[in-house]
Amino acid sequence: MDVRDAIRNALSSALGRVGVSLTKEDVPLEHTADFAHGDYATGVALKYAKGAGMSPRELAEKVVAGLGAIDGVEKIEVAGAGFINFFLLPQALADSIERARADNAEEKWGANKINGGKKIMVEYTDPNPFKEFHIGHLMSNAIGESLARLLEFSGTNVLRANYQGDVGLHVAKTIWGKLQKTEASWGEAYVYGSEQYESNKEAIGAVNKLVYEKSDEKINTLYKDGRAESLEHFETLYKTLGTKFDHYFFESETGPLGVTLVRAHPEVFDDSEGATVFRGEKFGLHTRVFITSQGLPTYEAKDLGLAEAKKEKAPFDTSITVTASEQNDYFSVVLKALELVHPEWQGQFEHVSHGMMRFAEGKMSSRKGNVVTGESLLAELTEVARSRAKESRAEDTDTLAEQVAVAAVKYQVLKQQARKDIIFNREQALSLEGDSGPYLQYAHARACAVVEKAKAEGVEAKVNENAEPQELARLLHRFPEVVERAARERESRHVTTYILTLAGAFNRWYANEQIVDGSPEAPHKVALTDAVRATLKNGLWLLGIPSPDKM
RNA sequence: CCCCGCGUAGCUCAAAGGAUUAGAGCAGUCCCGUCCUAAGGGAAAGACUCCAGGUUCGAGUCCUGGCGCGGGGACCA
Repeated sequence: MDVRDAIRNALSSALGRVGVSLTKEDVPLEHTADFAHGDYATGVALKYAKGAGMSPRELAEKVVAGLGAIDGVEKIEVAGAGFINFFLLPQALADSIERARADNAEEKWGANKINGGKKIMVEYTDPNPFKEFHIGHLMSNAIGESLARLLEFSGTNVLRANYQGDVGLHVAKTIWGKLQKTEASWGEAYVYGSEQYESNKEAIGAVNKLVYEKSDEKINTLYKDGRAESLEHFETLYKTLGTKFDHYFFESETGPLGVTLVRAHPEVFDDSEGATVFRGEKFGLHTRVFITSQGLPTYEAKDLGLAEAKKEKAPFDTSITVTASEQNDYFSVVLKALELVHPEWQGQFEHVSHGMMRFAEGKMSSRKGNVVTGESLLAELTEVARSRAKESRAEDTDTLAEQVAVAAVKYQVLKQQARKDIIFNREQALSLEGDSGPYLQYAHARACAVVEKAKAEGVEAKVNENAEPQELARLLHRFPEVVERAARERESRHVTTYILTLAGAFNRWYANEQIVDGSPEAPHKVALTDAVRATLKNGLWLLGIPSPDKM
């Protein structure tokens, strides 16, 4: 049992003895904001003082008196208005340092078992062939990949899935555009087709139908080429971003499945003006079209088909779809319809949404052509990073520049609450300093360098069990708990915020302290540095950010 | 008109209902020219946490009502 559980246990029983009944899980115990207040603190005494008929401090004293000795805890004090603070023993902190340093593939430092043994499919990124991979997809990828890793760190078998819209109106617009302007790139063809859509609805609608029916040779060829080119291109981006998908799904396959499914459930769907719709109002939602009056599946029907395709391809306990929040209401409707046609899968499909990438001036839209594409941003960042990388110790400066660029982008996305929109700020996106991904990478590389130097000078890392508790060690101890919380809440930012704090503490310490200094404390300091290195490494991994050893 | 989300330094974000000073970074001012990596460290400055009520021992955080911004609301995704 770890220290935190031991404290919770002790508190629960001590509280019981003074008439406050709280289960171990319900005992509020938090990390202190200030180490002067110890490592853990609880405000239970303040909360239950009134009911217990005594002052908060009085109750706190009574609780403390009933706590007895707790494994790993050195000191317990009542402070302030009635807070109970817990200070960890140097040995408990030393233990965390050892565990961090012992990090290995079987026993990852910071991992937990809260989702032990589950199989979860995570669907994210979802770019559309024929359209640009824009920064919204970059955002979805960063969030989805990190979620996948967080789940893996909590004992889950994760299946990464990517669902791509290779049929639909956007494809028709692009192909129509390409037919008009053969010289245009696919992106340009899409913009042109979109611009001209209002005045050429019928012609583009006809192309749409032809794409679905695969009956026109010329369109088929164009379609095949454009699709293949897009997909191939996306793969290079996934590689750069550090994502490897296990399963790919396409709307061209889910469409027919969806149509069949909708047609098979007339009790769920209604006919309306020639289209097949789902009356969401019955469930406090809104009506949506599943099959158009032309007989084509909309995204709604395709998503039902996708559920079946997923089930078909790989059994799982839960399937999570990651998208931007603009699809929230849409998903409520689709998931309700899915529940009605496949009641046996109830609760197995979840929608996790994140905010949208926005410009200060407003929404970006590929239809308007004012998108920042994922690759142009990455390319721009890589350029900025390249000049710096040239002065670095890295052998391969091109790779380093790319790794730094990925870190910069992902960090910006993952440092904030997922549900909030991101205001895209070019200057900040291109910044490699301060509160940024490269800052974390740099701290990691620095720690690696120190450990290397110690090795070269024959200084062996050794934890001093009795070392005075210091900020770094106390922070390290929190890592597994932070990861657990992040996994539980599905919020990567907890990890981001934490490793930023850790990196900051390390950099400050580094600036003021010669680590490999030949003193008797050197072995302990090297061990501490090595533990920081391992923690930053795993923390960055959880964010999907590469952690080069040299910069 | 209805539904959902968000309003915290000039800007981008933190803050588990908790502890005199609501934390970072960027931008602007100033200091440290390297000793294990300066993509670093430090100093000063910058906030009636959108407004008005309420709940609570305690509210940036919860509730109610406004205001502002974003998203969604039948054949786009």
